[in-house]
Amino acid sequence: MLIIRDSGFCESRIGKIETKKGVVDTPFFMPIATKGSIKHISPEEIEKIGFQLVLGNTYHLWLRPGDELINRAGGLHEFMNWSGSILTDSGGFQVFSLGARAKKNFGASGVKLTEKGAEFVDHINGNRYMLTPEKSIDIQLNLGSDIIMCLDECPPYPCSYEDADKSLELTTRWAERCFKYFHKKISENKEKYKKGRPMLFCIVQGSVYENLRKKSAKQLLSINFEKLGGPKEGWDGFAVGGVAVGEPREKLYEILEWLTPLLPKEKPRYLMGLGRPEEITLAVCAGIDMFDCVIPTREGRHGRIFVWNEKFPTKTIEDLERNIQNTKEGKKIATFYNTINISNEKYKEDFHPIDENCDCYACKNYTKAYIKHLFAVNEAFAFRLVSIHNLAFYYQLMQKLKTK
RNA sequence: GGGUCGGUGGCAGAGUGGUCAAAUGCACCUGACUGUAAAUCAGGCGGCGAAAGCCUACGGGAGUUCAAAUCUCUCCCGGCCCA
Repeated sequence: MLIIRDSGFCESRIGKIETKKGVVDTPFFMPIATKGSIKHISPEEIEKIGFQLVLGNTYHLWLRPGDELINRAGGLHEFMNWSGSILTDSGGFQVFSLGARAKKNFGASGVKLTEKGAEFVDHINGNRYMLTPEKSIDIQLNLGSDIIMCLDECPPYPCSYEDADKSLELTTRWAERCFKYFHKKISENKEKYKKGRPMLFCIVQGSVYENLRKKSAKQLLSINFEKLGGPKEGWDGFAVGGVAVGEPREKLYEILEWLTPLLPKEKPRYLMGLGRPEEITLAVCAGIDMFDCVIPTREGRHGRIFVWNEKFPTKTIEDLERNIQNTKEGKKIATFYNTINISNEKYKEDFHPIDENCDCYACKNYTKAYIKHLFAVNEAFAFRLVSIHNLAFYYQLMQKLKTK
C-alpha cells in the first residue's frame, strides 16, 4: 500500500491509500467538512486545489440531518456532491470537546461516559443521545464513509496516569466492539460491499505517558481479530488520538517516537486533529501519513493567513532539520512560513496578492487590501478566499513534503 | 416671535452634585484559535508616562460649591409644539 522511501534525512512514506471511492496519495491533509460542508468552499473548489479526501463528523451528521436521511439521499458523497473519498470521525472527539465546553459553561458535564458508550445532550434542542461503538459504526456505514474511525475516548490534558490508563482501556474495549460489529455488518451485506468495503481505523490513546501509549498500541495490535469475525490482518489503519489537547508542544514528538516503531509499516497512520505546518512536517518525518485540522479554515475565517517565507526557504535538508528541531523544542516559530493577520491596518493599501507565487484562486485574482476590506465589512466572500488560500497552502505543504 | 425638550468620547446612547477619563453597543486597534456548538473568543481604545501619577475633557462663557457632565445665569446650536 505504501512505498517507503529513504530520502536522506528521514524515512518518507510516499505512497497511496486505496479506498472504495478512489486513490489518495500519501502523505495527505484532509479538509474538514464536519457538518457535510467545508465551510464556505464548494467541493469543486476543494477538488481543484487537489484534495482527494475530506473528513465528515459522525456526531454532527447523526443529529442533523440524520445518517438515515443521508443514506436515503445516496450517502454522504452524493448528498454533499463530493466525488473524492470521505473519512468520518467517530464522535469520540465530541465526548471531549462538548464535554469540556458543557463543563465550562454549566459546571457539569454535558456528556456522560459509561462502559456502554457516551450519552450526549444535544446542544441545540436538549435531546439526549446515546452513542455507542456499535451505533457509531452504524452511522458511519449509513453515511457511506470510506474510512471509518472507531469510537474512542480522548482524555483532556492534564490527565493523571491512572485516568489515562482507564481511558485507554475503555478505548481498546470499544475498539474491539467496533471491529466485531463492523465486520459483522460487512459480512451481512456482502453484495453491497462486493466492489469494496470501507476501511476501519483504530485509535491509539494514552495521553503523554510512554508506557500507556505503547500499551494502547500493543493492545490494539494484539486483538484476536479472527475470533471477532474479521480478517486476521486486523485494522486497516492506525490513528494517533488525544494529541494537541493542551499538552506541551514538544510532547508530540515524543509520542510519535514511541509509537511509530510499533505500528505496522504497510498500514496508514493518521495523526488526528493536527496541526500547524511545522507539526505536520515533523510528523511526516516521524512516519505519519494522514492529517486533518481546522486550523487552515478556522484561523482563515478569523483572519490568519499562511504564507511561505521566501527569506528562509526550506530548500535543504538542513533547513528542514532546523525547523524540525525548533518544533521538537516547542518553539512556536518555524522559519519556512509566516502567518499574517489580514485584518491588520498595514494591509489597508497593500495591493498585492497574499502570496505572489501561490497559484490559488484567491492569490491569482485578489489583493490583500481587498480581502482586508471584505473582512472589515463582514463579507462572506472573505471567508471563501482565505479558506481557499489556506487550504491551498496546506496542500502545497504536503506536496513539498512528498518531494523533499 | 413664544413655549418646551435637548446638546456627553469617531457614532449611537447611559449617567443628573463626590466612588466619572465617564456604563453599554457599534466602529477602530491587537492577540488567541490544533479529530469545528467557532464569520468565534479575549484584551485595548483622550494625551503624556514603565509605573505611580499628571494634564485636557460631557456645546461656549461666567457663577454657586470643599467638590460640577450633573445646580444657576447667559450665549450658541438642534428637535417638537403654538403663533
